[in-house]
Amino acid sequence: MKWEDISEQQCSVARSSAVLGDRWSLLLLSDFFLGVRRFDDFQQRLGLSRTTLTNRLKLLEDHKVIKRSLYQQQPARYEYRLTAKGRDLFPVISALVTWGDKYYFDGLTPPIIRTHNACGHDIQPVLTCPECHEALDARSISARERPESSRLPPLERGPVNCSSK
Amino acid sequence: MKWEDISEQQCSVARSSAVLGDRWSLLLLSDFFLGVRRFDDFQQRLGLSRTTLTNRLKLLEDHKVIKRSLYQQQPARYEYRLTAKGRDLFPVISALVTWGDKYYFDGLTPPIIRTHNACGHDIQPVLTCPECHEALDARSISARERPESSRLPPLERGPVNCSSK
DNA sequence: CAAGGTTAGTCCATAAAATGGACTCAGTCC
DNA sequence: GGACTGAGTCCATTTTATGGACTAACCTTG
Repeated sequence: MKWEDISEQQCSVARSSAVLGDRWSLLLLSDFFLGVRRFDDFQQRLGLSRTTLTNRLKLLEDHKVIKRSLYQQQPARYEYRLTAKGRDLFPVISALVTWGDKYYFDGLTPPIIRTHNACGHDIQPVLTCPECHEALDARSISARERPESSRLPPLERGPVNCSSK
Repeated sequence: MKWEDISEQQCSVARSSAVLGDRWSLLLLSDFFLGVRRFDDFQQRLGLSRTTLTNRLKLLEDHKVIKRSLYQQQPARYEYRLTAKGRDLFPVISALVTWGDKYYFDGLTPPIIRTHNACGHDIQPVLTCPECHEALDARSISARERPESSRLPPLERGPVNCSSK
């Protein structure tokens, strides 16, 4: 299966992976949430090749996660900004930061500080149940694919017949 | 910068990306949270090549996100299970599922249902502030790198001198 | 008891993607 | 006029992924 074909698949997680599932997109988004906007800043902060950065930004733009906006004319200069769809990735990146800081913080590199503007506290956001407001983890949730909404056999995602092209 | 070098970087998000930042890891983890455990099940559900699946599972195992456990002898057969570290990725995958279902649900493929065992409701977990319990989004949080914990100039992550090998 | 099935892989040649370094282009600063 | 800035492009090389065939050890069915 080719990489771009994944985005044409049915499964919404698969399609999300087409945007986020590569070496750099998660890092790029993390930088976006820290306020980075410009090509050279991304390139220097992350140390990826300019070619790859161009491709990656193009992909994120194609998926409407970010948009280019003119910040100067003559010569035309663009910076990249998150769209509403991109900002909706905040929970994903936030959860990734929390996990990374828990398991990979080396005591040297500054972890990311998140301040809740409304109450002023430095926090690590937590996942909660919108009904009963309890904090959640993997064991307090049962996840399954909704079987009645399609004719696919339960637990079948991706291509049903994987031998098809 | 070579791919595996990223995992030796300082930044914890970069190191997380070394585990999650590829075409398949997010999908694999999503399946893990749905209860998939076996090689052939992953291969058929996701449609990735057996070679890539082997490599991916090996990587996740190396990073102690999953572990192999014997479920039958003669012949020895292993299944893959999340470790505690792997289960801690639940917020990441959960947020990704929520985002994917919001932007990519096609009305056909079953989205993932998550039931909160304690209260019995089908929910989409929400990110909240542990201090004031408000729901959070990108705009209610200010994210920055903690400058005082290192000598790196602010907003420098990744390699400080990117021209180094 | 032989044929076929199951499970978890490996092997290999080909295809796709990432890399890094040099180069471009338009304009600005001194 | 020369160096610098910002946002890229170009290209040859290296790294990864792909898919199809194959293996090994058992088990099941007729």
